[in-house]
Amino acid sequence: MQDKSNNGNSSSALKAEELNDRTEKSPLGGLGVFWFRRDLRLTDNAGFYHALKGENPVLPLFIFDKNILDKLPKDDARVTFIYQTIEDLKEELRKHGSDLLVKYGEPEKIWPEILKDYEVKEVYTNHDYEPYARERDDSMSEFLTSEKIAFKTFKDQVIFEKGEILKADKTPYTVFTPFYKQWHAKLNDFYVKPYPTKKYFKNLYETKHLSLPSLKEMGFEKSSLDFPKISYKNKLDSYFKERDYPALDGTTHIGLHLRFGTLSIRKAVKDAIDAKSNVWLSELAWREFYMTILWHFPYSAYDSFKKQYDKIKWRNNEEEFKAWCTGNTGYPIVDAGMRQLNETGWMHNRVRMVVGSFLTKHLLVDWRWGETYFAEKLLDYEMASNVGGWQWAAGSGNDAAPYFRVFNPELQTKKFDPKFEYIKKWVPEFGTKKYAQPIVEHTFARERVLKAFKEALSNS
DNA sequence: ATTGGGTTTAG
DNA sequence: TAAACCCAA
Repeated sequence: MQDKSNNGNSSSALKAEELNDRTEKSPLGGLGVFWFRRDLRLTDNAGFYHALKGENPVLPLFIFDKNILDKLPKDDARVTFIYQTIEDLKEELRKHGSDLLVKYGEPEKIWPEILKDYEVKEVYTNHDYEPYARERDDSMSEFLTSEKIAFKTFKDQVIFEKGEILKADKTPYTVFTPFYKQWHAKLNDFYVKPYPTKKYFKNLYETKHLSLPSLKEMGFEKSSLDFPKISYKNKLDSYFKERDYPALDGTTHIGLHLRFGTLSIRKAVKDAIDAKSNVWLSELAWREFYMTILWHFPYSAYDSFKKQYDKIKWRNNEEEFKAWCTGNTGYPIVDAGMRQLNETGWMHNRVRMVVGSFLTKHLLVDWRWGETYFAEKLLDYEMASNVGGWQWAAGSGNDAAPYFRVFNPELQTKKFDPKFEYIKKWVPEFGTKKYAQPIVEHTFARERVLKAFKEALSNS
């Protein structure tokens, strides 16, 4: 993967590069490595800050993880986003006489290689709460410890994590409101203060021009989707009154940046406080609530949080599911949402709830199918929030919508898109003869789902 | 030697 | 925010 493109023309060039790597390694006393994962920024980064303050010069590292990438479609836009961000990081680090070491492969195979090439004394990284990441980091910790290398990890992507917000009996909250009450009470300036990394950039490991595998070499093509910019400041004042109307651009679009760490959560929360944007602040807390839930109940990524809900006899009709995916259900608000998702990699949150309710309740399709589809399509896909949102819609989650609450797409439209502006934008044939007939009649579907849920949940 | 302030740290 | 630290008068 090291510049295989050089292969034909000169083996000596390759050797020179290898040699160069060798001579660069083992400076006095070894290195600290900071491993970037979903925290792709140099400023206000907890683990990076601690690495820079450590005893050893710091070599920054990113691994394009084959365990993850191999499951993604070749045109996955998020890979392009990550790639571009990595290029930016490299450029910035090079300005400071350092560089980003970029590897492609399975971390469990890459790490032994790194230890051969560099004299690594300690490894720093930030916590990651998803099941795969936990497994990866547990075995990494074991491996590094056996190599006598310290593995130091830090909270970075949330204000409060794991066991920091607990009920009096030390068990985690499963209901948002009391969770938020404590989360908010505990919040102060200290917790949103940025980690001042810049002061310590002089402790970066001096190196130059480490290679970067191309997107193509990793089997991906560059996506042409637009990525949202970080520009939410002007939204905060009106967020509370505009955020529910999908025709307006009233939301902040920072999900992608929080997902990959191109925006620090401390910065976002600080801005929410300063702008007195309480509704937005509580949305940011929802993110942490779901991350905490996923940490304490990792099974909920795959099974219903309330286990009885896995007894539901889903219809799981493939054709209907396909109609939902492509935005051809004949329910305009649903179709508009799905088409927005398919075309842009983003869907307004109000509409996410509507399409989620429609799939699980009107069509009686397993929430996991919807969750998987969102996981594939959403640029801002975040496992904790996505699973949380889907289980909320299905009624199977902690603190979920009661199962007998079935969103009425027509009423949702009346309330949130009364002039059909959003619908017309994404479903141009709306109101013409060309538009699909409803895939199922609302009242019929409602009674059908109530019956199915009741059956599954009564005898438990 | 003690005090007061400004700065850095913690996470 | 609260405590530790550092320096100057």
